[in-house]
Amino acid sequence: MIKEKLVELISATWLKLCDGEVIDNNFVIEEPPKNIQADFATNICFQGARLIKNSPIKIAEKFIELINENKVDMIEDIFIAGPGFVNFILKKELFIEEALTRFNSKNYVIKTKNSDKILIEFVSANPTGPLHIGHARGAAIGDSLARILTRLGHAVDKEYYVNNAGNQIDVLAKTLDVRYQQLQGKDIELPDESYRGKYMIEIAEQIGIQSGEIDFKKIVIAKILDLIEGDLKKFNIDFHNWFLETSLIEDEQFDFAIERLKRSGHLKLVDGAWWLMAGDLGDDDKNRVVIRQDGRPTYFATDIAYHANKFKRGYDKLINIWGADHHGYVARIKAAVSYLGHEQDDLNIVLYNLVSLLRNGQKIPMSTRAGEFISLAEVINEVGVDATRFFLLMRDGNSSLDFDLELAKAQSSDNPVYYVQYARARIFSILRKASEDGVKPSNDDFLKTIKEKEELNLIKMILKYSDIVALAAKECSSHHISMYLQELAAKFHNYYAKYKISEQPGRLILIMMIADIIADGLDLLGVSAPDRM
RNA sequence: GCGCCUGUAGCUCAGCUGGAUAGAGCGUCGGACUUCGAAUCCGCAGGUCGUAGGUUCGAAUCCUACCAGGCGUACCA
Repeated sequence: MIKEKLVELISATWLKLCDGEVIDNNFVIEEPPKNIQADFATNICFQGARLIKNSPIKIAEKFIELINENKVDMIEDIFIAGPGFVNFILKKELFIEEALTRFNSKNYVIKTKNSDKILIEFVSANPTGPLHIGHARGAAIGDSLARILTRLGHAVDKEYYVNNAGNQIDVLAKTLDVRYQQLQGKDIELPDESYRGKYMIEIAEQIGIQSGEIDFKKIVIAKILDLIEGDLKKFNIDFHNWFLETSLIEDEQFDFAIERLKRSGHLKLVDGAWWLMAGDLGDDDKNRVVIRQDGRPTYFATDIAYHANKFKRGYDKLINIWGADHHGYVARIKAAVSYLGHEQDDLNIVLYNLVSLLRNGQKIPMSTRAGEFISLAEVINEVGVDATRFFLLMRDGNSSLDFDLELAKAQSSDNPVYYVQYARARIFSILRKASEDGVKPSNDDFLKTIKEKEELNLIKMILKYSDIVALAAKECSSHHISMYLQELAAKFHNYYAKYKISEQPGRLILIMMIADIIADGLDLLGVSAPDRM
């Protein structure tokens, strides 16, 4: 709100200065560097120097003159610094009042204007075994993004796409078949192509003695999905919908999408197979097979149908969270979506790089097929949900991540997640103490007595939270939030060390705001916020 | 070969659509608890932002080439 007013003021002043030469909001308002004492700075005079031929400094001088003439009441001081930045110091009451408004309404995040219905699809691991740490990164990113978008006012559904058709599932069913027969005492070996993890034996044990035909495929998918769903629940994640690949065929969604593509002229029969001609149009590196010569659809074909179906269900925007090893797939699915008549930008594919699980710096080899891996459930047991989630969300998804179990455990006492949680627990402790001493929080005192530099910095930080959440949504990356929370916690700890809080009713309001925001931010990451630790 | 991602302090990483003296955490070293929780705080040290050019008032950020690592380039899923 404060920033918006400032934008208006700057735009209006610019119009006067250059006599109507529109600058088209092509300037920024930002925080000045630490050595400069000001609330905001703008680079408008640099941008303006391009339009009207004059030096930035000269323009800045005139700019300030104009503002001073009009006696704008929100401004305490205004000055030039560096090669032509205009710096603003605003009346501190503006910040204090704004913070109190948000505190009283418990609305620390300004909602976005559009309320798009969004479908976010993530994890979608093939149901061939338990989840591991790599899936967990996608899970944490997707779930957190869903929470963020919801907070901003969107209607968000979370979906898991289940690949319950295809080769892998046949191999899986065969593995279960053999394991079952082995349990019955038969002396047969697993085929080379098998899933060797011990969870397959456990599933076989659960079948028990049955007469007649056993549908191993049906059993194995159901059991493994149970396993996956259970692991995700432990990880604090649930889905609105589990979408079965096979339902596309059953519900004729598949035929619908393929027909539509054929009609669009982008699907052509060449050498007995149907190809998506995206390569010829420059939308992809090459054309891709959708229906094989033998008439069987490729994975790509069902995926096209799946995306067509998502839009058909009424979602305005689709978000997919994919491992970066699938990046080569992005162009073709986007091409397909556009040939189906949708905007490419309505499908947003967020990629995250893969996670290496380490122990004492040694890489742990992972292979679902060979049954050698540490499952997500084991990681959670060892490290804890909060630390695991925070760790996975601490950095930008673009870079690969080393997750060292020993490090995560060894660090547990000064792990960033506990640092943030502790700040909030500490606040509750102060509030308890104040309550015992009969000191009550007071809005009035907050308005009147808050004046220290550290307090004003904290208040600005509180107001900034809304921007951070919006940024995280825009860039589809929660790491901005975890970074912000660490900084907020640090500022609070520093403030605590310097000032006595519990005896001042105004300060109690300030720390309650901080506690609110820490709880809100941690919730967006899917991390708990205990009152005591 | 072509395409995508990554390269910033000893280590792990931030750095928003180009901005003013590039920042945290961990680690090293040195300080602070008879006080609202020391799971904390304060301080010192640590950098040719992979390399070389280019664009401009201004580049870690944009462009080009190169170097290094990862991933992808199936009628697999």
